[in-house]
Amino acid sequence: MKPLRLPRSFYARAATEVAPALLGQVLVRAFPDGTRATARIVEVEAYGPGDPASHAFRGMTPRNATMFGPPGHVYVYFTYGMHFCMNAVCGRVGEGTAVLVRAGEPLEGVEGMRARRGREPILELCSGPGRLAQAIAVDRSDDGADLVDGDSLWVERASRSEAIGSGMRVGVRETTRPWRYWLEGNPFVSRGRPGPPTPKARPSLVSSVTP
DNA sequence: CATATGATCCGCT
DNA sequence: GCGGATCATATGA
Repeated sequence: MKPLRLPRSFYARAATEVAPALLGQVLVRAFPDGTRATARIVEVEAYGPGDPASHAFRGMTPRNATMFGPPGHVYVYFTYGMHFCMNAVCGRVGEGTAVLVRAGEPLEGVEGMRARRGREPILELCSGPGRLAQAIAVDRSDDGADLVDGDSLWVERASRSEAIGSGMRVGVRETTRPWRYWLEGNPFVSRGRPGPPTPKARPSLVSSVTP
């Protein structure tokens, strides 16, 4: 395994631990021709066991089977008839817990991202789960890919200076789990949808997290 | 089979 | 800000 790459043990924890720890790390998409598209992770959401908002809540189905597999793999799902969203499987086998990668700050391969997205503004390339997936060319064929031993998708360790904010997850009505995490003040964080309980209330601050 | 339901994005106002 | 686009999946008839 490459030295910069996050190891299996990083993912083999509760999604609520993995999620904030992923902020600031670099998501790498490696293409067969040797080029790369990379983005710094700036926003994530945790989906835990016993969590009604989680795809895994009602048990395993063919669609969400990857979520119940080993940690460190990618769970990709298709939604709203047009968007793919990318998750990192966490916890232990059979647990069904993951972190949704919601937004990134484009680093390498920005022109390719623009081409795939059909949009110019760098702020609109990866600011949203569907946008991010499209920008780095993640789709159904990546479901199950191994972030630790695979050769197409992984996460590299990087330093982070910003504070971490947390609040309600986007599109989740339940208000007892503030499991959306972002880099405070980072302009690439998605606006998200103004959910019913608007996170107007001061977002809580998470003390620094290290794996 | 038929239908309800989204962890959303975009264009237009 | 609003609403349309657009379809896989799960569930119930």
